[in-house]
Amino acid sequence: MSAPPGVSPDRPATIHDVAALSGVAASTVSRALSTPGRVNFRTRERIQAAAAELKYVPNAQAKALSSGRTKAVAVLVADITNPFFFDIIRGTQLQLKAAGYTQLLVDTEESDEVEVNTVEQLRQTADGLILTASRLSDEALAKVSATMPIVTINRDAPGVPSVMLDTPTATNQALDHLISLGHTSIAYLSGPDTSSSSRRRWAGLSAAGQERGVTVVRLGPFAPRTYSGAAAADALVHSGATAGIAFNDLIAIGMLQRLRERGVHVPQDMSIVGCDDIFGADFCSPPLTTVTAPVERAGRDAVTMLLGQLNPGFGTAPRSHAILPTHLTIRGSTGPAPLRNT
Amino acid sequence: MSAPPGVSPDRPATIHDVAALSGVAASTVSRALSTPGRVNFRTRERIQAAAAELKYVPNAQAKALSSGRTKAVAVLVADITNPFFFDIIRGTQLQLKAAGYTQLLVDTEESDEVEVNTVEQLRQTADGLILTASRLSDEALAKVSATMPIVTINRDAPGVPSVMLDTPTATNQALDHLISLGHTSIAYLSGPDTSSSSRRRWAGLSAAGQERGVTVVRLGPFAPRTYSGAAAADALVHSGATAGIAFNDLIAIGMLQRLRERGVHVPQDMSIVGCDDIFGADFCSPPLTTVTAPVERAGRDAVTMLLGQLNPGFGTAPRSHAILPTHLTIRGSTGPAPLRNT
DNA sequence: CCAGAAATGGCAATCGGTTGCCAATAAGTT
DNA sequence: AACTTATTGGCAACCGATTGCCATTTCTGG
Repeated sequence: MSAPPGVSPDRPATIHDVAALSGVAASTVSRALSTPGRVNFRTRERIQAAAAELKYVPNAQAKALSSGRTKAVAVLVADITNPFFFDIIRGTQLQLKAAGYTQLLVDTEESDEVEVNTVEQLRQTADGLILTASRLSDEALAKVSATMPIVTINRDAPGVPSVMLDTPTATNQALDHLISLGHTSIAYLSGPDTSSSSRRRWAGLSAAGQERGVTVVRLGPFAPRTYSGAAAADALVHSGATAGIAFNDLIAIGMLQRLRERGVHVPQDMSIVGCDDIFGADFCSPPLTTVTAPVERAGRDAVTMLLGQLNPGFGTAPRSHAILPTHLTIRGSTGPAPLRNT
Repeated sequence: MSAPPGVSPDRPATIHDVAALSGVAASTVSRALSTPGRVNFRTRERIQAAAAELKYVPNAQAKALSSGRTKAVAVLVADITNPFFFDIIRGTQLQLKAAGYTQLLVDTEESDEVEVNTVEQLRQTADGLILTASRLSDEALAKVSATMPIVTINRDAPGVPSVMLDTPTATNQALDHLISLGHTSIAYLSGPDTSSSSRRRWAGLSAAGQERGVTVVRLGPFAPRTYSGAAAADALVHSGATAGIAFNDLIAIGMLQRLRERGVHVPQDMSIVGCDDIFGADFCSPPLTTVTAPVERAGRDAVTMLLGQLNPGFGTAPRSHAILPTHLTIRGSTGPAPLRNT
């Protein structure tokens, strides 16, 4: 071979350029590249050589337009500020990339309106959607699910494939842990009322508390941010409880800071349990006892399920529901209940 | 069992449906929606009503194909695992969404090969690129920049628009801070050799150290992860230095953990300075003295600059370089140099 | 009242692929 | 050698918009 004569001009090469260079029709090039069995071996080789020489890269838009599949998946997160979602995004990104899909990242700002608009927009831009902690109603979700393939994470709606982190079970373990440390008055620092996982968790705790004969009160709601921790900590102290289970680690970490400011020692005076085991939970002070959830895994599994919907019969039979186990990780923020005089 | 996915009674409305319903040609609908001045007021109203009734959403792919603009910007990060990049992503997401752009998130896995491939792929999929901490050579970057609009963050190459976080200045402040605390033997725990910001920082520290007559040694390189902190801490102790400036907060936090394990007290026995002021730097133990950089702002500014390139004459004159100031935030991980006997 | 400019809307080509359908060629049968 | 059956490759019709160019219609001024 000599120096390539058909070096790339300033315009990216199209399928027609490749066709011209290899002396076949555009349709043949298309088939050679996407349905290899359909084209003669030698022809295909020639085409591939031509494509390589021209540095041909198929135009994703054109492909999407004619095939109806965009090879893109949108991931909607409620709040990109929240480290919890980082882990999910990490998981989805990994798995999507491995499958050759593009990830569209969207922050819905915890607003169901933004969420619904975005879904509308994305209907034709993405092949599927992953909704994390969706604020949508069951009906709205079902409707979306009928329109296009979706998988939810931490949001269970009838008829909608979902990946759930089984935090209630571990939260109840946390309750038992606290009880075994002698606590009898425990508070749940709840998340937003719109959060279904917060509701589920409270339902579990409340029932378990009654069963075990300890007082469990619900405080809040608190925004799932570090800064809410101050209010949460104050409410907790005021409630008279000796231990608090927070909706998530952000609140818990915020509480830790506030309690220290107020001179309340953790865990001597007060025990704190978080949830999610986010980045930082292990090196805050004291290290946080928390519910460890396989968050990244949830992202990966959601992608796998979605891809299963998208390419039926590809791999294993597509599961439509997954419940990922969680466990309690005991660190330094929980300890024996303080002795009460009186 | 569930119904087969993707089966919806009515397909999304196209521009032709709207045209038919409002009794005009498709081209008129297109104009009414994107070039309002071009169409008569009454006609336009009729069209808009029809579009609303049919819930018409323009197909982004088709739009991209014919107009050549995708309204999407890709953000390449070296490692989605790193909290530093989350702040950038947050910034870009915010700003892109405000401008009606879609964000494509891509993890290049710290590999220049993946980076270059991705860029190739994205050339037609995105209108522009934001490269964070690119591993590419100056030439490669320049070539990419000639092909399509890009903005780099923390990577300065001739002829390529960039947003720089001015960490060297603050790192030198950190050095002064340590010197004023009595430290005379200081180490820089360097990041990957391929990181230009690590190189720049070391150049600055090394020069400043000489100028001020203190010993500054370079240790490493260390991977920019928490787990590298152990090796970094050990190296630091072994070096005999009494203070370390780490390439980033992840390493610094990892060092804090390791030093505690080894019974080295921070800041009594050893002072540690981080860089970036990521999530967690304020609540680790002890809280980390670090270089605070407006990372999210960098993401926003990069988008603004990119958008300026994309839509010339839209807003202000497009700057092509920005240097964002940083400052030293002193917390608990730095203190007076330990007294040396002999 | 009419020429000429401005406003308005439609036709059709185009973007870069995919795919159903058909023709031509190659291979296999009897 | 004639006939059937695979293979293989091309034609052309989409996919859903945008946009240059042209034909009307409406408005304006002389």
